[in-house]
Parts: sequence; C-alpha cells; structure tokens
Amino acid sequence: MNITRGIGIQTDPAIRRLSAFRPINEVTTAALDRALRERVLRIDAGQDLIAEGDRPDRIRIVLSGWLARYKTLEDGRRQIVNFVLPGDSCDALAYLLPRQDHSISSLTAVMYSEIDPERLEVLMASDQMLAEAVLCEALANCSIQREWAVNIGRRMALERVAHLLCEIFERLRTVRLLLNGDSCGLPVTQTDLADATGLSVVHLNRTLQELRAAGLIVLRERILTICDLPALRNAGLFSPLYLHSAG
Amino acid sequence: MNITRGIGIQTDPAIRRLSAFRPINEVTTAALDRALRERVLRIDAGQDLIAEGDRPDRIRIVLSGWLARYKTLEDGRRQIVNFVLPGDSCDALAYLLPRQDHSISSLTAVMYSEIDPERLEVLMASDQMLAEAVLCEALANCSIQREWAVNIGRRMALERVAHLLCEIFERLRTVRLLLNGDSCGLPVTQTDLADATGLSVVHLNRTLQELRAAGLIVLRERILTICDLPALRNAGLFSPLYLHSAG
DNA sequence: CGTTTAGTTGACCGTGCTCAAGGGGCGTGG
DNA sequence: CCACGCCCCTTGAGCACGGTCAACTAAACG
Repeated sequence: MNITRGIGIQTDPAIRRLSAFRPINEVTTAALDRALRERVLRIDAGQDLIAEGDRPDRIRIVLSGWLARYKTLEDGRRQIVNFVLPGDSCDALAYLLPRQDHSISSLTAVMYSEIDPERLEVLMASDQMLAEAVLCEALANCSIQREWAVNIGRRMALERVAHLLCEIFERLRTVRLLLNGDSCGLPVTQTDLADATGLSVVHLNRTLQELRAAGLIVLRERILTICDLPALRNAGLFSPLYLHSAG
Repeated sequence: MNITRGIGIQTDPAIRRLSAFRPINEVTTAALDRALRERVLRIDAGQDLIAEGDRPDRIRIVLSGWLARYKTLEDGRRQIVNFVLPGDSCDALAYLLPRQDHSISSLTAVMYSEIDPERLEVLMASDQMLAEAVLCEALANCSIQREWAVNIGRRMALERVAHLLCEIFERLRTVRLLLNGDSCGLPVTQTDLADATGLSVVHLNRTLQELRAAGLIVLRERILTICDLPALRNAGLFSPLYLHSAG
C-alpha cells in the first residue's frame, strides 16, 4: 500500500457517480477533485481494505479497480453482499457508527482516495447539492442491497446470475466504464461470482455456461460481452429502477 | 386509514430507537415528541403503506405494529427484505430519491406518525445529535440488509430461521417490547417468515418444528418464547454487532 | 354453516451442493 | 528449459436440502 501522488490519476468515476444523483456545479467539482487527489493510495488484489470490527475513521472512494463487501461465517462460508466499483465510496457515512459491520477486500489492484470525514463534511456544508448527492449514493447502495436479498432469496440460479451481470453492466455504464456498447471488464473469479450470488462455484460455472450456450453472453479473459441485452434482462427479471441512476 | 389524535399514543419506541445511537437531550425529545403526535395514522393489516414506484413525499415512523419491506417478481414470488418494527422509520431519507424502490405493507394493524421532510430537516438542523441519530438509523437498516443477504445466501434453513428469530428478539429488546425476559410478540404468518428467509412455507414450517423439537423455542398464538437464547444464537451463528444498537 | 385463512403432514422430485479428478495458464525456481 | 506448484476453470457422479403438489385440520368469521 503506497501513496501515489500527482498526475495520471482520474477522479472522473467518483464525480460521475455523484453527478448521477444531483447536478454538481463547477466550483464544487473542482474542490472535490482537489480533495480526492490529496491522498491517493494503491493496494494489490486480495487485500482487506476494511475489516469487520474496525473503527471507521477515514472515508475511502474508489478511483479504479473492484472490491467486494463481504461477511464470513465462523466456518469460512463467505457471502459477498455487494461489489464496490470505481466511483463508489466504501461508505461515506460509516464513521457515524462505532464499528464496521462488514469487511471490504480488493478483488483487483485498486486505486482509491482517502478523505477525512471532517473534510467531506466541510464540502457538504458548503454545497447542499453535494450533501444530497453523497446521501443519495448511500441510499442507492442500500437499495442495491435490498435487490440482492431478492436476487439471492427468490431467483433461480440462471436468473440470479443474469441479474447480477445486468446490474454490473448498468453500474459500469453510469461511470462510463463500458469497453464499448456491449462489453465491460469483469475482473473477478468465478468463486467471487458464486459468493455474490449465494451459489457454489461448481453450479455457478454451469450456470455461466448455460448463459453462453443460450447466446446471451460471451465471457472470456475477464471481459464480459452481452450479446443480447434485452434477452439477458429478461432472463434475469432485471429492471433498473432500483439503481436510481437516471441513465 | 384514519387520523387518530390525542391521548393514549406512545411515541416511546421511536425515541428509544434514536436514543440507541446518540443521546437525545430533553428539549429535542420534547420537540420530536410533539412532531410525532401531530399526524398519527392507523392502517389495518395487509395494506400497502408505500408501493414501489411511488414518489416519496412524507416520512413515516412506526409507533406500533409490524410492517414488511418487500419486492415481488413479475410471477408473484415475493421476498421480504426487512421487517419494519415499532420505532423504525419507513425511510427517513427516502425523499431524497425520486422513487420508492420497494414496497412496504402492514403485517398487523399499524399506528404511525407522518412528518414532512422539511419539518424533520428543521429539527435535525437544530440538534446535531438528532441529525446523526437519524442518519445512524438509516445506516443500521442498511447493515441489517447486508446481514440478510448473508443469511439468505449462506446459511442453511435451520440456521437461517434461528438467526432471524434472534434478530427480531434483539431489535424488539432495544425498543423495550419484550413481553418478559424471554418472550416477544411475533405477529406474522409463516408465509411471511418464509418470504423473509427465502424458504418455502412448507419447509419453513418444518424448520420451525425442528427448532421446537430441539427445545430452543416455543411459538404459539403469535408469541415467541426463546427457551435457550445462547443455544439459539449458536444455531443461527448470530452475533449482534451488525445491529449497532449498543445494548 | 359454509368459507376463508393458517398451520401441518406426506410423497415425490428437482435444483443445486459436495466430492473428486483433471486440464490449462502462469510464475517460480532448480 | 523444464519441473513444479498454484490458481482458476471445467466436468462427472451421487446425493441432499429444500421445493412442489396435494390433502387435511383447526380456528375465525360472517
């Protein structure tokens, strides 16, 4: 984990993410951009950025790379409860609670900004739109959480995986991270996808193959191509309202 | 749905719930109490209080009775994503987003307060502790949501039901709604519990019987008695950290 | 009394899990 | 250069957890 200063850092995803909820004016955008560039850090894949039980102190905002919010049971069973994608915060408001109730680990190499809660509070106090956007981001994450409960609890394996892929595709679209109209990176293992859908790796693998065989997706070398988006949405009973991201 | 004014209304659960996160001083408590009593409404069991797609306008805070946050799939499959218990708000911050992303319906007769968002904002602006408590309540709900994903995704039926019962018991304890040290009301049908755990009604019924046979619980006439709390927690792999409610 | 709703039980079956083994890519080290 | 280990993906076989369907009981209610 090392601090990376200077040039070549893109803060766009974070600003795009917030802009999906409220218009952020130029002055605030610039101030936010400055705050984000002040402490940029990098970690490799497979590191715990936040562990359950930690005292939350700093706010972390992802600039690039994927992470997973997860919890494990005593015997090792793991459930990923959400993916944290570029532009997402690893909990902008968590510092209000005494402890972290879940862990967050990197699935890929990750670049992120650290901001002190006080710093963000100052920014929020100076621009009501920014304050609301930050709250909305938290609320939207909560909504995604609810949809995951539905996904895991009431959808069949095929529907579940289709739904998850649709969600990821949509979320990456709002931060402009599609590779072209119908592809995006999917830099996670099948074990990760299994833990996210509540399936076993074996069954997840077979389900992916079913989706491939049906001509809905191509998944090779960590690139997901959606061949027939309407059909995939249909297969996953996917409706994007819950993402609250206008686009 | 009718307005009930006047006496005999208990606002305690709502105030206790917020006090679990931040100390609320007497002045604010009194102001909050007044705000809560201004518009108290009542609905019967089985009514939708909020429907997916609604434009959120008013804030609703439950004074008595149970509700369920839920989503349904096109073909009728229903997943309850959380219970809303006395003292909980049906989303204090939802008005920031354009649409409700899920429905909330009453499982019992319910008494609740309606507050205008502006009214609450004024109260929050005048007392930082209250503002933080309201945010914490939303964050704690979000944490519960994550735990439900784990519950549904990675626990076996018996563990799942045990866990849910432990959670309900704890949550009712923080708002002082236990009937005595080891009992609480559980005014919902087995269909509701099935939809909350992602199980079928038939299997939920059998799982409850297993818990009864193991001497862990007694469940009769909508009263849940936990005979052996440590054993039930053990059976459900339950650890209350995620509730963030100090007690 | 008939109807409805909730709980219960039995029988059967299927989705998805477990266990196990093998293949391919890749980095490391002999 | 090849050997080895490691990680990830894949496939097969058997099985179990939990779903589905159906029927029956008991209580609540008009």
